[in-house]
Amino acid sequence: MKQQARPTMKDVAEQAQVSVSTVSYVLNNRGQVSEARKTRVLNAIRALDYIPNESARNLKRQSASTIGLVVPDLVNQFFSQLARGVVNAAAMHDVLVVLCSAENTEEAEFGNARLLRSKRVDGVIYESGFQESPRSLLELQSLGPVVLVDERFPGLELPAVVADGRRGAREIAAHLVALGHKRFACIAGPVTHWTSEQRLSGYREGLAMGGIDPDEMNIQTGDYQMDSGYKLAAILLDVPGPKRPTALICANDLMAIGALEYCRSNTIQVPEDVSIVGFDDIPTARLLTPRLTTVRQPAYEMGMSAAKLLIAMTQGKQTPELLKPHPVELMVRESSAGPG
Amino acid sequence: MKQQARPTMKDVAEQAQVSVSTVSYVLNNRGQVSEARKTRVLNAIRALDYIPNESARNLKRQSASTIGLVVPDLVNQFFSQLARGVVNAAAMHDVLVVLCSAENTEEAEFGNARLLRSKRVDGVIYESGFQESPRSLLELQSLGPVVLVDERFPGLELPAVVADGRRGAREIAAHLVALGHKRFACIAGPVTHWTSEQRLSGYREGLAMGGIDPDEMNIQTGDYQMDSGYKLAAILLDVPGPKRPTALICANDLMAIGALEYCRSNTIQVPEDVSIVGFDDIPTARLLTPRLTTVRQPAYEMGMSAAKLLIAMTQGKQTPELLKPHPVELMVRESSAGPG
DNA sequence: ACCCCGCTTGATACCGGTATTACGGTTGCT
DNA sequence: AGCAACCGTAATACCGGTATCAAGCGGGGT
Repeated sequence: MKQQARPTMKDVAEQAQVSVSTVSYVLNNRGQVSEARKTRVLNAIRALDYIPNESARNLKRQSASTIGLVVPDLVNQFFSQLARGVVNAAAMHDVLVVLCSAENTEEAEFGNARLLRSKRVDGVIYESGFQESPRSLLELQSLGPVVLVDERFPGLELPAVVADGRRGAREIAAHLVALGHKRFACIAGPVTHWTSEQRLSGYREGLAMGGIDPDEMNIQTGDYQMDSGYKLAAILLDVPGPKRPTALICANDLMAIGALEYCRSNTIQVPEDVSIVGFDDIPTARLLTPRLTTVRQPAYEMGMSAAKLLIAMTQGKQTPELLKPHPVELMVRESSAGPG
Repeated sequence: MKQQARPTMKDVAEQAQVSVSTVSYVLNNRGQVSEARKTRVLNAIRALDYIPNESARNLKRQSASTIGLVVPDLVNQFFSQLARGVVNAAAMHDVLVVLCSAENTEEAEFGNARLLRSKRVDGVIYESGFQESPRSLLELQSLGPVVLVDERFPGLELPAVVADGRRGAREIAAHLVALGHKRFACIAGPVTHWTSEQRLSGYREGLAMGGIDPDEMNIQTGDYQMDSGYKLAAILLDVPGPKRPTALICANDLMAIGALEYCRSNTIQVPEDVSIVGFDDIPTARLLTPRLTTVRQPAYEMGMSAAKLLIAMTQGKQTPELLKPHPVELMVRESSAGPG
């Protein structure tokens, strides 16, 4: 309970009958220390249960061995997978991760940025969600390297770890075309959001390649939450029989789940009445009934890449090869089938 | 990219033509500073875009305004909800959260403890998963206050934020009894785990109260992962018709989902052939088909409580009232119904 | 025997804050 | 008028490390 005073280097030095410098040398494996003294020091460390004070070390070193992670919403499994990747990769480098959940509001994001900033983390991994011109990003930039995930800001040349979303979108659209669908609807993400725009382009390309006029696709814009999937599905699917779309493309799994829920509560059969596809392949996707056809994004790996890249950047290294898009994979499941 | 040298208090003092002490006074709103000088200082701070260096501050103050959070597995939504609560409550106190995902291995937990320890976080919130005698806990204790979540260790008197799992378990068992079930099976958690034991006791009490001999309940022990739910369901449900249990009680939702998956791939109808219930009420639970009957634990609120309690402890305050169990709620859905 | 060199080791300035103490300059009181 | 109390401000020790630089010491070469 009480913060019992921890031993310092000075205590260790006294115990081992050497100077603090020697202790520091031993701790950092720098300089040459005779074996005899080294073991004396190590014994003293063990005896006193000494642990270096990171604050002091950081103060001197001007770095914190800590990175920040800003995600819009931890409960979306895409982000928790991502976070896992970040935390694990960071742990490999003895780097800690400070977590900020922005709760899908720019307000919170901004507050987090302030907090992170004064904390002097060495860098930040940033997944904004869908803000179009995040103030927080500018804040963040001033405190060190920033790595974006699944996101880009035109005009801002920031390193970004992304998946090949456009390709994935193309593939899933092509998949639906191949099944014979003609009338499409789409629940897209905010168009101001680079990732959303990429996916939408991909969908359109996929349709066009299959001979479908992309302009005939009925599009609604959601916010990547389940709720908007539900509500927009209601709008898109509530049209007279012959004109009703037979395939509904959703820009992420959460919205697809919302759409599935809408169908479920309105006895619309999936995939018989309408095929529904998502994007991300969160763990829940394959547990639904029908199991959701989607595009797998390697969230965990992306998190690892982002952390590795950021840590390399904080050490001044160049690692451009980490910037190529991560591959995606089409996961065909039960929620997509041929029309009627 | 490059770590441009940030201004220090000294720079601010120079710019404002005052001493560093005065700057410190202004920053901390301590002591009395004349209005004239105060504004001079504030202007200088703004002009230089000065941000205090937390490492230096922490070094002097001997605290870090940072708490650690150790969870076994971020992707289990119970834990991500919990994490959200912790992060948000901490943010209210301008406290940062360092995240450790133990990946369900004691190894990783141990490493995290070491990392956290040297980092000198002010305290730790700990959710071990199911280790029976966590070494890491002892490690952790030596660096400050520890708050357990959803967990207790007999013998270790640590403050713990828990839900009334026993009551929830009793209620869900009673619910099944009330539906008319006679033959029960259970996928429990590791018996060495306090929470698991509580739930199991609750189940047995619920059955006993309904006139069912709890000893006739067929029990298998899982590890709270989906996989074990699947495998143990196979064992428990693969018995000749008349002796097959009509109700399967799972100690958490993940294992219940595993069990549902088993039924799905073996064309066992839920709830017609067997009722299945879970525990936690993770967001996915109500999206399944059938929607899962379960006991809702307020993960988010528990996370907030834990953070509040821990922060209060680091400030030397007493807040025993936070320690009473959080209420749980029976969520009756489609996966439970009367037998045959 | 002497000197130089290199390898260890120790002393110390410094990182950037905080907090205690010290110090002029008023003001208030007798 | 003389002294205390007080207020605003400055000076400075300190937190616990790191890193530089000086000093000590032993060995080899001449």
